[in-house]
Amino acid sequence: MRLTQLVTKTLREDPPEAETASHRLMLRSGLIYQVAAGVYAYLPLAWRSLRKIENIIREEMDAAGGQELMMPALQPRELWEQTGRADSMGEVLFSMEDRRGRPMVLAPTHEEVVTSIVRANVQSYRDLPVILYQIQTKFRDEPRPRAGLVRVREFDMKDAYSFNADDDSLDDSYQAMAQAYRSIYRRCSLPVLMAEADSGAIGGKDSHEFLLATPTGEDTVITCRGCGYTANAEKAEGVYPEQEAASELPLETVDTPGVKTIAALADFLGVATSQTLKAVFYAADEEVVFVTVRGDLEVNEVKLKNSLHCNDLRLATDEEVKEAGLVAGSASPIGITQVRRVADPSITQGSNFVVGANQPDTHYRNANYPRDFEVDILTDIALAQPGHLCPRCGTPLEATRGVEVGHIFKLGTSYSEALGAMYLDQEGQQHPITMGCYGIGVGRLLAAAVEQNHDERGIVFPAPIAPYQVHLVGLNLTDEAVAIAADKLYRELWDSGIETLYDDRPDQAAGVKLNDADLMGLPLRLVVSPRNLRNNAAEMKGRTEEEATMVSLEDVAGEVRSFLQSA
RNA sequence: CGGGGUGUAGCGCAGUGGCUAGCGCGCUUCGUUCGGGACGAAGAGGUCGGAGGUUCGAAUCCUCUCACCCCGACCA
Repeated sequence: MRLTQLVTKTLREDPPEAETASHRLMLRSGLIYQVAAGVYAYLPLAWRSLRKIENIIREEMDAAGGQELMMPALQPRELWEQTGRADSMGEVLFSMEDRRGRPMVLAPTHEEVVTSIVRANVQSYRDLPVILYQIQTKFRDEPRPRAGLVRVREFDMKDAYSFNADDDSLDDSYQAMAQAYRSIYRRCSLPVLMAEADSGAIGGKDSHEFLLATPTGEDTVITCRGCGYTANAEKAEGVYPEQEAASELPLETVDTPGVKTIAALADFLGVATSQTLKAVFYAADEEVVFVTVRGDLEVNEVKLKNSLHCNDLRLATDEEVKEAGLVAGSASPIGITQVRRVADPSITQGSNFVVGANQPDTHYRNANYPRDFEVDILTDIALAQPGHLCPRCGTPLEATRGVEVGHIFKLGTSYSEALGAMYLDQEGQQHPITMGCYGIGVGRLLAAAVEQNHDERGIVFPAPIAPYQVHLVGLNLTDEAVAIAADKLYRELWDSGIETLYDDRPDQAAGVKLNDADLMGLPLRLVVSPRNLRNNAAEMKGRTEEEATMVSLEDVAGEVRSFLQSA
């Protein structure tokens, strides 16, 4: 490709709206163009890179036994009503009517359709297992798109679905997919973490996310250096420091004028925060719920949501709290019966806690569970935090931010039951097919690769996903001899099967060209110039190398090939 | 949805009631340059996001509205 013919231009300045490296660099290097919030065009360079990523994914999916197919993005809303997701997905689901007034959706994912396909084509255990996948555009009307291709409303996703007779078979498919994912990330130079993840309201038992650690990530990952335990903070368990149990003292009232927060309370009374209990009020599907954790811990809202089996969970408003007869700032479960109470087992780790007295400016000392109060649900709802101990090996946990670049789920039979996808076993008994699903955001994978592989000068493309392998720079192309030599080299490289981007702009200064080459980040740079030509040579430099080496013009193709093979 | 911002040339920005709306980059033409973002000269390029209003006069003031960005909420 000749740069003079490439439509897209690089930007001299950083786009001010781009906060993350991948967003900034993808805009600056002319990879993407924004059309609307969370809607991007992939420009020619990005599209070449994305096609390479897709092909890597295809090779690994096929090797793991997947069959590629293509399902429609446009689907009847009725199908989504059968699984209940027309409601549960809410406004994320792009909805419209066709010309006859039939409700339609743009699919955010494809469980419904793929299950319908399998229902029509699989009747016997002999037909199982199968893994189907596609690479296709998804539509999700996200509340807040952000960070370039990291969170968008239209994106290409590889989604795979496994259909198995039983859980053992599902385990096999799940492991095969997990292994394929690891290979995909390795080939894209992405050192990912595989983390235990929450499977969501409809999910089955197991779920793992693949995350790239980066400070700009949207997720928090809890990791253990000791045993390798890795989990999304939404899911992670931690062992918090135990409080010594003491003999229970009598409950007594203490005046705490103006004290509203745990920190202020602990400070005011001169006790550790872990010696207090924290009250938090939520609205679970509009029902006010009283939540209690030990004062030094935070509520994990995902765990709480799962324990309540609700669709919607948010903090209760001040009005709702007041209406429920609760005293914000001085609340405790003692004497509370009008709302459901949920507590974390941490309230049993210790004794003689300071808690609210359910009257303004007043607390109790020496509250003990269950002597002084009961709860309706006692279950793990604490957020694991760095410093807590690993539940497996006891090593202090660490936290890191990450971008999710893949997610795999064991779905179980919820979709096959909702849509009637059944098979007959050897005894002629009918069973719902057990399912798993496996997703990779292709564009997000590219963004993650850029996020992971860049320096202060620009992108450092991993060779397997670089749009071109070689960036050929011609300096002083108004010098006819140089232009002839550079053009000749360009043709030779392509004739040797080496994908080459040729900066053939005749009127640009050397600095502009070299900076653009660094910004675009192709693995290998070749420079043809009057100076080099006097030695009948070109200059060769890897993107990450400091010094260039001189290569005789006759040897360039061979040298390039050996460089790329070792890259 | 809550909070904070921004919309003026392809890009980045200045311009708080008064002449023909500017600056830098980029773009076109000519010339000089030529190894890390050159120089000179001459040019092209604008319904100032949109609608309504106030005014002799609006990019500028008012009302409404749309879009986009950032933080949060949300988020298979």
